[in-house]
Amino acid sequence: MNNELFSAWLNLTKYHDRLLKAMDCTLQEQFQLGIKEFYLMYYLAQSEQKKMKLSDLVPKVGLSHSALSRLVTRLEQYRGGSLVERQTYANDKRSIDVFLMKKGEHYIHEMEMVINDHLQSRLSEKDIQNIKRLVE
Amino acid sequence: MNNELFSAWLNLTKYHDRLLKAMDCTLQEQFQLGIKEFYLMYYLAQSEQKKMKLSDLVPKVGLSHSALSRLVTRLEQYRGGSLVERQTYANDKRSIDVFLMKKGEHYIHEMEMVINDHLQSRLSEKDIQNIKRLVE
DNA sequence: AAAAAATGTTTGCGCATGCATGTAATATTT
DNA sequence: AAATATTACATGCATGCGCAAACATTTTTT
Repeated sequence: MNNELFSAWLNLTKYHDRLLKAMDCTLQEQFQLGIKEFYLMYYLAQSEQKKMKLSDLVPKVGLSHSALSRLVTRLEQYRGGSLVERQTYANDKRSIDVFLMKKGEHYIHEMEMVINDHLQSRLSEKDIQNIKRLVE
Repeated sequence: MNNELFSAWLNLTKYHDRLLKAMDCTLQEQFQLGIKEFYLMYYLAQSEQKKMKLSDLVPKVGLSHSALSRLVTRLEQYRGGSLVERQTYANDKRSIDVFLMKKGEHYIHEMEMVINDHLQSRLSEKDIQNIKRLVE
């Protein structure tokens, strides 16, 4: 077995997991929301009209249809008030639009700042360069 | 928000997830075992006596004590025969050693080859260099 | 126009996880 | 030596996940 290659993979996994868990923890503590919740809202915030069809979110967020459906439900029922809203999509009543509500917009901006700080403080300039190179 | 930094992070996550899911899928198909199962057995195979204390495996595999305990149970009850065995640790009867059985050793060798091929075929030389740089 | 196939979402189910707790064994204090 | 605290693992429980099936709404076929 080519141990070099496998070791490199193992290290990448550990590196990524460590960063991810720390970030998830931070978000959980400060907002009672996880990374997946963040991703969903992030893509909505990026979108033109602050809404996207559920099925378009699937490949973005990286969850199954069912998981995403329930994720939306959780965000609708967020303790402090809905962050997101289901809207029926007029052109095709099978679809739904997931709409980012005002409260959600506010949250996502705060979360972005927290995440940015989090990354800034944990990644060296060298790391950042390497990450960029890796995925370009 | 520093979008460059965040984008780099997002891409790293997607890159890693894609590789990880594909690998998990391969192992699931060929061995009806997942990545975590592989990691556990891999560390046992690396160890001097093909056994490690449960608590020493926790930081290696990256799961909680409880999850690891159940993972061992699953490997003990593997359909085709136990891959792993619980052994009481004489010096401290609270501890257990997780021991890699012959069948498990056989499996782990095959899995290593599959994973190595998997990585070889999916990572370019450039990727490999970058990964190594990232985690050194 | 009715029947069949396809599409988008939700729901039922089983599984793996982490947290909190339980239990047994060992270490420390008094 | 008895009482207390700590350690190592197992277990009950709630949660989030993916798969498969159900459901509702188009679209295509006949």
